[in-house]
Amino acid sequence: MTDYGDAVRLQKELAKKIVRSNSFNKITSVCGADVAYDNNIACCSAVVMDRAGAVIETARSRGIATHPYVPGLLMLREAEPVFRTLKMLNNDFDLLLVDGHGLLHPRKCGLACYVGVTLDKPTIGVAKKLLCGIVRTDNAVELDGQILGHAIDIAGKKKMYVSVGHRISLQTAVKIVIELGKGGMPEPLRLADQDSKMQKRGKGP
DNA sequence: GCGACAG
DNA sequence: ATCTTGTCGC
Repeated sequence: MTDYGDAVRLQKELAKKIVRSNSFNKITSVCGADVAYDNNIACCSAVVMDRAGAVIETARSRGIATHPYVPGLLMLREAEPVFRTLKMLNNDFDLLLVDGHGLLHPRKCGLACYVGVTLDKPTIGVAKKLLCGIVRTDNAVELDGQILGHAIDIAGKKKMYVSVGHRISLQTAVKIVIELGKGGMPEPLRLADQDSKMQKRGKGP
């Protein structure tokens, strides 16, 4: 799975395996993962929190970025750093939040789907920008005749886009993201984003 | 052909 | 994502 064609083929196959309905018992802990870059060194952080908003654990890892960023193939660049970091956690989690799209993707297989189906964990994709699809007046995001995402207004004139990664319904995903983000990005992701950028700087003056 | 394009 | 200071506004 090294070239563009193979990756695109893999995405089309994985798209068929994505479970778009709730497939879990309880969600007690939520993990957010994000990656920052120090030139071509991927600095990833994962933060596990409980439903009350307390941080349970934070894990970090660094590694050379193996793939460049190509629209539609973010999974090739960020999935490995995320897997590597999640393995370092001592605590398990019930839901994973990923910085990037899930089903709201040209081939219905964004980073959140790839990570979610690979780990077989309930996963939600949360992106800050739209990659594809049209935002309707009711904030539902339509793509190829289906509602595959939902826009949520956040501080300022900005929005965040939620879509299914795996084993959760779009409706539930939206509800949880709003619940976890006090008016902005959900806390686990906000902290993971902050921490990843922190470990990137932790090597300068 | 032209423009758009998660992080 | 990342490069980057001051500045306008609540």
